[in-house]
Amino acid sequence: MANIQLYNTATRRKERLDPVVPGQVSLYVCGPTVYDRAHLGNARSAIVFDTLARLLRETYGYGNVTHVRNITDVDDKIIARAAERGIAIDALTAETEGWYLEDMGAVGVAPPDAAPHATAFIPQMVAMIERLIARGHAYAAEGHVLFAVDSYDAYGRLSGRSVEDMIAGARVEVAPYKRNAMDFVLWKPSSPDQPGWESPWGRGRPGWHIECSAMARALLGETFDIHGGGNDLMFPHHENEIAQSRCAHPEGGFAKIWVHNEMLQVEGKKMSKSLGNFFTIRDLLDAGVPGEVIRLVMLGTHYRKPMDWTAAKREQAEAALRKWRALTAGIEPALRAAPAVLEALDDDLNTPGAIAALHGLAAQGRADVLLASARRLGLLTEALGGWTGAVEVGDPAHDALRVLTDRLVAARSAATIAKDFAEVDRLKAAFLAAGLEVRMSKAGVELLPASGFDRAQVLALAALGEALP
RNA sequence: GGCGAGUUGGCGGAGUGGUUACGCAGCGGAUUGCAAAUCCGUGUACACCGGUUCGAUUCCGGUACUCGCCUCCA
Repeated sequence: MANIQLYNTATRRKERLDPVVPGQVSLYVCGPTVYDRAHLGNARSAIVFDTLARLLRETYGYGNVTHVRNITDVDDKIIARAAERGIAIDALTAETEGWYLEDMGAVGVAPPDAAPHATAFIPQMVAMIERLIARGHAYAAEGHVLFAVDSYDAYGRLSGRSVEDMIAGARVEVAPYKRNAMDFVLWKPSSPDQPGWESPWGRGRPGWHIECSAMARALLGETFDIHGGGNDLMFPHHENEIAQSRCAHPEGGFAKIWVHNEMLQVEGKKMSKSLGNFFTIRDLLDAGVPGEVIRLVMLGTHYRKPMDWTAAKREQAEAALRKWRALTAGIEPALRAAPAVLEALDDDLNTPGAIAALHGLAAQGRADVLLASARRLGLLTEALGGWTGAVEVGDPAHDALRVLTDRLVAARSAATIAKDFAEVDRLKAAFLAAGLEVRMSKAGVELLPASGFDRAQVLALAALGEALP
């Protein structure tokens, strides 16, 4: 019997997941606005919700989970960036989305079941806006359509703010056509050089918030189970989604459980370009940090706590993965993951607890269960293999490693008899230079590719054969 | 100014009203041509001040500090 507990931001309590449609789970997560490379904070959020989606799929069955992650491909930042680069908007969004999928794949984030593009749902947005106007929750003014926050009593409930407080603390100038300073845009006019669609209010484009409301309804219905996102989206984005969706379709409840991940920090501060601690996923991958390491670091802190990205954590994750990879090399995964891991995940996605259980399995040498359990977290998967200790059979580097290992074994046996280890040390130094970690024990000799190992150099060394240094 | 989160041993990080989290590092030992790796052993921490309680790190209140949101942002 499934018993997944999740902390619901809307009620500030841990709640048992009790699907609207028994046996079927719907999950909507706010995806990227495609105008630039995804940064490390995006990675945290994506990894958290990917882990949740994996848990849901394993629990309810692959065909019984619908995970939607939208692509926002119409937005003022996109317009600005395209102009800046002098390229077409389509070209920018297509390129950026490609990068996004590439980076997500690198950190083990599986594709969602649906990745709707905002531009493909304009009619649904227009229909929802018309409905809001008809019901007295929105009004047109100067080519804009605005949502009237005064028309919805519960506005501010999710984020725990009152409209009065928000107005008092507002630091932005209020557009003159707004009835209430907190009213937000549902539709705005586009100039001829901006992307736009015909609408009852003239040629224009949707506001950001209405996109998610319309797409969630189109794909998941008026009531669905889980809505996820970073906690910086709680206000105004999610607050506005709730207002739009509930006012347009009061009979529906919109999302039942709201899951928000905390922010990622770097050196104790939120990442920002001005502080110089801003990294994209690609920056790290290019610097030789495997995606799997990024994933383990992210899962090492509970999603509702702020987490700091540090070099020390990266190194620890690398060491743990290297150990687990070595232990599980060539092992078939067990049929079931360890109960301790599953229980931790069921308890509000307690990934640090699950990882502790993984360490326990490793210590007990239960490699097959370790493998099965780690894969529940998206770790030690085959797709991510090959970065360390896991050179696939059939890979030329695999044969090269065999040749080099044999050479080292031979040299050592000779050295042991002759009591002259100079040759062994020379080989070790050469292998190290090629990015190979050398492990020698009574049991044997092992060569493992270290992270960022130089495949070409290893092949070259092996090719030299007897002519090794 | 308003709203919210956090503060656990050297570091990271779970959890619990009374009993060992776990990992890394450190220390001691085994092993070792050297080293690495590996193995064994080892550490009674929960910001501060009150309250509730037989008993609080765990519940309640307050203080301090840190961080985030209130503007695009995962």
